[in-house]
Amino acid sequence: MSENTITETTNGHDEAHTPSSEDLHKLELQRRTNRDAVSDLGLRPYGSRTPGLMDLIEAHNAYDESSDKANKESVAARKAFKKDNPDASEDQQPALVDDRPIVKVAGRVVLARDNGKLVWLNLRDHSSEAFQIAVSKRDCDEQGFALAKVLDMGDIVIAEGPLTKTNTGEVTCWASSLRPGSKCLVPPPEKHAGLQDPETRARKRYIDMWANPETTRTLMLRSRIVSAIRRLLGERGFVEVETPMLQTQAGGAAARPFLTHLNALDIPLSLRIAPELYLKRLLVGGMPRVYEINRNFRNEGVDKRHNPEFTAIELYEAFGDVESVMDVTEAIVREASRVARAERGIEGTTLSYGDLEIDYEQPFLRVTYAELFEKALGFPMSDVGKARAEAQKRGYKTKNEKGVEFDDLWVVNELFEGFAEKLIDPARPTWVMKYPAALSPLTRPNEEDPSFADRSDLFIAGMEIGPHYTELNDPDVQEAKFREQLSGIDDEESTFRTFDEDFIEALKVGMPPAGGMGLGIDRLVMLMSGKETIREVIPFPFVRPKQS
RNA sequence: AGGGACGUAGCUCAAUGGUAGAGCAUCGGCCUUUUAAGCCGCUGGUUCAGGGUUCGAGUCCCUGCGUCCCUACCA
Repeated sequence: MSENTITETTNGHDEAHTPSSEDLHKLELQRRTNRDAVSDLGLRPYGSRTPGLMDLIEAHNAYDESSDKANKESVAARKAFKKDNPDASEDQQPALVDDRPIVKVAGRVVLARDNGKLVWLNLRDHSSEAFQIAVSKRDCDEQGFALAKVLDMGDIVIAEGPLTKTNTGEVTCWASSLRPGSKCLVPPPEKHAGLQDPETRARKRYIDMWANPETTRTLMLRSRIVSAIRRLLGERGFVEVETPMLQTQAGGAAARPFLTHLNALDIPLSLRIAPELYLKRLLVGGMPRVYEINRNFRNEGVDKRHNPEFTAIELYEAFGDVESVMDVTEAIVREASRVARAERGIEGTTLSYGDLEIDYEQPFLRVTYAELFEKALGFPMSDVGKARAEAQKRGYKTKNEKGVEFDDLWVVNELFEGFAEKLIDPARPTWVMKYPAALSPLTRPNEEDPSFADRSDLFIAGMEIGPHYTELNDPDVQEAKFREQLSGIDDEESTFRTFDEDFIEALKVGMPPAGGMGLGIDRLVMLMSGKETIREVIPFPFVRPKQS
């Protein structure tokens, strides 16, 4: 008896814990009946520890042509002998040859074809969409065959047996035993169309994952990409750190934070919107190259490219600059694309995204903010009067409700985002370099022209993937920029924008010159997996809670 | 926040304002090389909720709830 066999005559279910039948859908009731049938066979419907399992793909690859042939020939020879010598005894027959590899596998039943005394099952696991098991009355043990007759789609089973090829050439585990892995009491989605409803897909990801194998593949690709990034950064001497998620002041970005409260000290706290100011403190302390891959929380809009919590990598390199961290990012994106191509079995050097074919092996294009602006608008961005007129002509606001004129560069940037960004070829990863200094409060101004900052943003497929900076490490300049930012903001904004004095204090201690960057992991995985919504690449994206 | 589309069986989807349907799944029967197995038979619905118009509403109107898309917002 295997460890999956029970000897006591209980079905293992306390009647008191069984929901009243009136509450349940008839399809679930039927499945509960089928679960009882499993118990009645003396088997545990919910399985138990099972050593020695192979992934389905491993089992498939373990097939051995010559041993299968030898076995089939010996079976045929015995059959022929028996036909010619009907009265011969067992031991006079030709020997049965069977060196076929035996595999032990587990998976969820996604298709089943019951031919009477032969039941075909297709199992699915993380490695394979469908691996065939044959459960025959002749060759499988009695309990296993009986189990095959009472299975429901979606059940998890464990099969063991030799590998053979069917008449149509499909590698199949010809089960000698079949045992329950787990019962699925919930009616599964349609077996071909899968689960389509986007709401259910997000809410019940555990169903989506097995009904739509692509979902699992995407989430596994995400994991492999993140691992590859860690490996690459480790090789380059970067150390991974963790900095506070709960912050007394949510700094390092301009976004509304989520607010919470620390009871022990009776003080308000924010969930972080970025780790930047803490990572820089680590540079002050003497860590040479640091990064963090972790969650940020922003209390802003939710749409196909924004989730309230999202994963970003932030990275800082002491004695580097914007160029050195751009190199790191190009290496990361290129490596991620290689992982994605390998994982998805894609030949060549491109990955598709919508209609685009994006080549990540070529060096990324480089343009400056000013060049792109002039190309799009037809006049240099230094001509702020013209910019203001142009903005008004194109219907942009140039002053606030109280009639106060917006800053020149704010107007320039509106035009840039409205027109210049559209000139970037979405199929070519592109660096936009040298942003206006006024837009980048944490960036060091360019040495030759301080009206520009040494900041570059990476654009791919029309998405802003992440900013890169030569970090500002002069505490006085930093303090002045903070104060400048805080002036001229309205009351609502001032409730969540605060002045981080300790950060200035840290800079006073002395931060080495440094390059820094931030990169959205979710958006990177969207590009690498070809998914056009952020929900596809997050295991459990935010969904509105169900009303009871 | 504004605009648009949608909500029908467990799932995927149909149904000029005129008897709510199909496929798959389920349930019963047959079948030892099937693979979207096949064959025979059965079952399955408060058409998101609540109002209204009408002889008659899944369909038209209103309100609410929910989802998706576009726009806006969002270093």
